[in-house]
Amino acid sequence: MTAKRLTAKGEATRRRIVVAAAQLMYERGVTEVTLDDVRAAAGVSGSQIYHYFADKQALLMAVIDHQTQAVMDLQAGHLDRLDTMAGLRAWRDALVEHQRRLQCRGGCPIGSIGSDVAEHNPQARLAVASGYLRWEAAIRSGLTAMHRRGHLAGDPDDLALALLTALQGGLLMTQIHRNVRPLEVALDAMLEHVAALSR
Amino acid sequence: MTAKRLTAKGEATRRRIVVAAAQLMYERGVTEVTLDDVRAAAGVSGSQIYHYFADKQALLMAVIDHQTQAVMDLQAGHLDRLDTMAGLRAWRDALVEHQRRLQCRGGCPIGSIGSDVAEHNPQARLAVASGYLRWEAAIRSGLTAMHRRGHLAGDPDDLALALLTALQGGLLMTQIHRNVRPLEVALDAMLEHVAALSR
DNA sequence: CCAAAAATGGGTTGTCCAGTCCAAAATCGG
DNA sequence: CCGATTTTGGACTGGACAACCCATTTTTGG
Repeated sequence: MTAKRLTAKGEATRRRIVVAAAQLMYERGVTEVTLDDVRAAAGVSGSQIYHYFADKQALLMAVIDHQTQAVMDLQAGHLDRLDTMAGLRAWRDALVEHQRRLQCRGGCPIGSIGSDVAEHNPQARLAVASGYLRWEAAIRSGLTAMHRRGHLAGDPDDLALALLTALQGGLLMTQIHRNVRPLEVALDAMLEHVAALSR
Repeated sequence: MTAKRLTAKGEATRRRIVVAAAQLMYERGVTEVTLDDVRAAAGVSGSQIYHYFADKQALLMAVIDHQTQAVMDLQAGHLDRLDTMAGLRAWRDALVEHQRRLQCRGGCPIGSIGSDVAEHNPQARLAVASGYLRWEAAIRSGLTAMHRRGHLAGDPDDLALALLTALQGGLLMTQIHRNVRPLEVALDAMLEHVAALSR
């Protein structure tokens, strides 16, 4: 993929481009960002982007990877504690609080890209799907532990997917309505469902 | 809004343009559709679109209205029967079956537009939000009836929003993964939650 | 210290597309 | 049936943007 050898400086420049592109695409949506916007925001000049990326598609793929990692990093402290109701509720609170801080703008960094590209960019769609699978696996890991311990009836695989799905819906509705209530209500309903299955 | 007087023929042409635009935007995403694509698909020529719409934004607003109505029409048979668990389950089955028929393409006609425009088109975002409110009201109406009858504990307003939100997440995840399982699992979890609160 | 490789700057190009214009044809209202 | 209004056709424009190119500077490795 990256046949080119990169020096430390080159690596840093490449990274600045990806971070700037990710931020802009998150704020404005993939299609509303031009390579010139990215160029300006990253503080690089002219041909720099094409020196590090074959085309806009290659940059987009790097952005998806970067956002997936960013999402995992942001929740790292919570994702490995999803094996108790208390841990699940703390995660829920953190997600809601985060959206509140962002004034309900942007939605999910992965999902908003996914929705933008789903119907005309199969490669990007698959990258987004794979990002979701990582996220889902992290949630499943907590619920599976709960289940093994005998603290959870019901299929932890289904519950993990249902939780992530409700979260995605909550982020979308919250973004559209500019109000955290859909996210709160959807997560609370799903957590009550989990609680009803736990002992 | 539409100050212009339209003859029957003009009305028909206007409608062909909106329908064609809605279909294309659903298949490819709002930003991937050019006015020339719409022109060709609607079988109209040159200045026609600008004769009936001030600009692309005005056409988009008409498309959002049209899609909201189409979503409501498509579910009309189910939405007024959401006052029993059987009715809710029939609705769930119809939604899943519909996605299966579409091979999980396109997602939600309203939500996919919403996600595309949320961060850079406040007017369109508000129109989408208002479409969601209509949809939510229809669901709420069923659950409220159930509640009044004493067949449902828990807040019907919250449950309606949670259901619609889970549905939106399910449609998004199903679109990205090209698989109906997320939609099934999310709706089933939410319906089990409702069932647990009903008697 | 020196060649080779990598990084940078900025100009250029070809295409696509939203929006405009004007004139011709069809339709309507009286 | 006739003047007014609406509908249609198609050409044109101006700007934006992805992608390309080449010359210059900086960095690397031996």
